[in-house]
Amino acid sequence: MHCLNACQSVRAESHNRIYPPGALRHVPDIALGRCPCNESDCMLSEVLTASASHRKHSLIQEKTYRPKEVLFRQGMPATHLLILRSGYAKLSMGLPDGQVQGLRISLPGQVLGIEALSDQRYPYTVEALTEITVCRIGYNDMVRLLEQNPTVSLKVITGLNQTLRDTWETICSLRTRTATGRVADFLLMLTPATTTPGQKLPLPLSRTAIAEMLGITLETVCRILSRLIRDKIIEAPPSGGYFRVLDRSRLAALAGKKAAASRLSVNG
Amino acid sequence: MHCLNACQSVRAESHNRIYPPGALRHVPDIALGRCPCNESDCMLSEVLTASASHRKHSLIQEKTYRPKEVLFRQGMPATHLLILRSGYAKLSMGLPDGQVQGLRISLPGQVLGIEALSDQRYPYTVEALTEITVCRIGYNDMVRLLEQNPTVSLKVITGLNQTLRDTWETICSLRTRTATGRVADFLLMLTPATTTPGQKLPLPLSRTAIAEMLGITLETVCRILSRLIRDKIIEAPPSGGYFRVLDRSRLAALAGKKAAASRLSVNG
DNA sequence: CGTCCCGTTGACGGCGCTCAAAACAGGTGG
DNA sequence: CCACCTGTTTTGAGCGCCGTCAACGGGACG
Repeated sequence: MHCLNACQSVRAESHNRIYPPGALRHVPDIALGRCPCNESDCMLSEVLTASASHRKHSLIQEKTYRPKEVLFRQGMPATHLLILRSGYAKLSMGLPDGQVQGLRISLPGQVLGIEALSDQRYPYTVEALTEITVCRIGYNDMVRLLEQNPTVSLKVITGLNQTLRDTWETICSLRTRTATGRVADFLLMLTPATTTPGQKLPLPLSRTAIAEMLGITLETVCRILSRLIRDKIIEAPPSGGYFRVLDRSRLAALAGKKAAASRLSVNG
Repeated sequence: MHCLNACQSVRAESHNRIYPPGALRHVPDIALGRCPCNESDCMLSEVLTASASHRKHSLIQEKTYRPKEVLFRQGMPATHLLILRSGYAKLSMGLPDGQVQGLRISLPGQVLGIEALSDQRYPYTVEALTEITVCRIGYNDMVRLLEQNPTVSLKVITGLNQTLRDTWETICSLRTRTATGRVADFLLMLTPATTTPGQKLPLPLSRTAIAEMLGITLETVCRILSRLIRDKIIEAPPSGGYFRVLDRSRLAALAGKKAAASRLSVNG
């Protein structure tokens, strides 16, 4: 039910430019026991290089998804662990009362589904926002690798720690930022440092989806975006699927501005 | 600067009763290569049983802290990893602008400092709320154990996953609950299921500390507690260091009541 | 052309933050 | 014992942000 009809234009445009350097050089051929992504920071690549001698065929497959496609759904038995290689994905949780809570936008290089190692069920739903490519490894294979290869475990632990830190940052953001600050911060997150002013950037989320991610209402998102546009800080046509940052410094100022000094700082 | 002078009375009272069963049977003697806690769910215990043959002396020490003592401080180089055996500890982060954000109250059985495995610095500050006992293992020893013993790695990963899930729940709570709901939920978290109505429960936090934990202001905490007391739902004298739940069902109703249906549920 | 969905804008109200003041407890020195 | 000071807690008044309700415009589609 999400409005992601903007994705065509996103793909037709230059959405590749916004990915971190290196994230997009995906190697199409799947070597024996090698992760196809061939990235130095890819933990699977490292794992399988080490244990390839035991294997006849690669444990890892590359797979692509189209926009709006669901990689896996919350509550489903965990079958695979994924690493996002290119594109955007949206992580969300459904609450018992039917509400949907966005967790975060996943960027290339991040691991999806590792949290299912504990109870063998995915704790959240992952949905493709753009066209995306992932590396996939079977859940059971991954457990075996973890048991056999402590180096991977350390990498996984490091990755989880990073996720945890990001999540704490989200919490701090929720507590200290106003709705305007959250929107500004969200737009900046989608704006890589190497962006020229006014450059067209993909925004493959509907207003409703943005609202879910930021924990505010649809109307508030609209009002804030309208004000940002009126103030010539950004440009973002409705359902255009993209946006431009016209005045990055003012946007950053809004994102940095905390809400409600909250008087807790007195005992710092 | 925290007001934790209430802790004397807490210790003098019966604060032991609120701990989960089993958490308090700490074995005072430190066997060679055994975790003194001797708990079946203690990952260190299991680790060292497995690798004890290599060791001449125990890697694990028991240590106690007094209320208000700091176990470690955010930004400090990571030297030890701790497991809380008894008592309450408060995890908090300092923000760049001087504000303090409470992360969570740590209960017995939880691991403290595992997140430092990545960048070798503690990402948060841990402060004892009550008198507490912990199991301690050196950071370098822990890394070595992780490298040698995949079973521990899996346990650590499982633990991190649990922490992550709890953190997500915190996020959902922040987005969906009103201030009253947060306070009610907080009090229920400190109320074990095996509690008789009106039983005295330790509340080793000042109003300011509660406000930090819940991301609301001191005054709001006061107003909400006053109303709960006026409505005969709880009892909580100022700086008494304890509270009583008089009407658990009404408290649970307040905690469960979500704020602002937020209209996002329409697309669930 | 009607329907549906998304996006936009306005009006209104409530929750909670801010500012302010006062009650209360604990400690210290006279 | 009392005065005094410091820090915590409580309560009140005001108001700004944001959620709610409502109406409207526009594009997609049958």
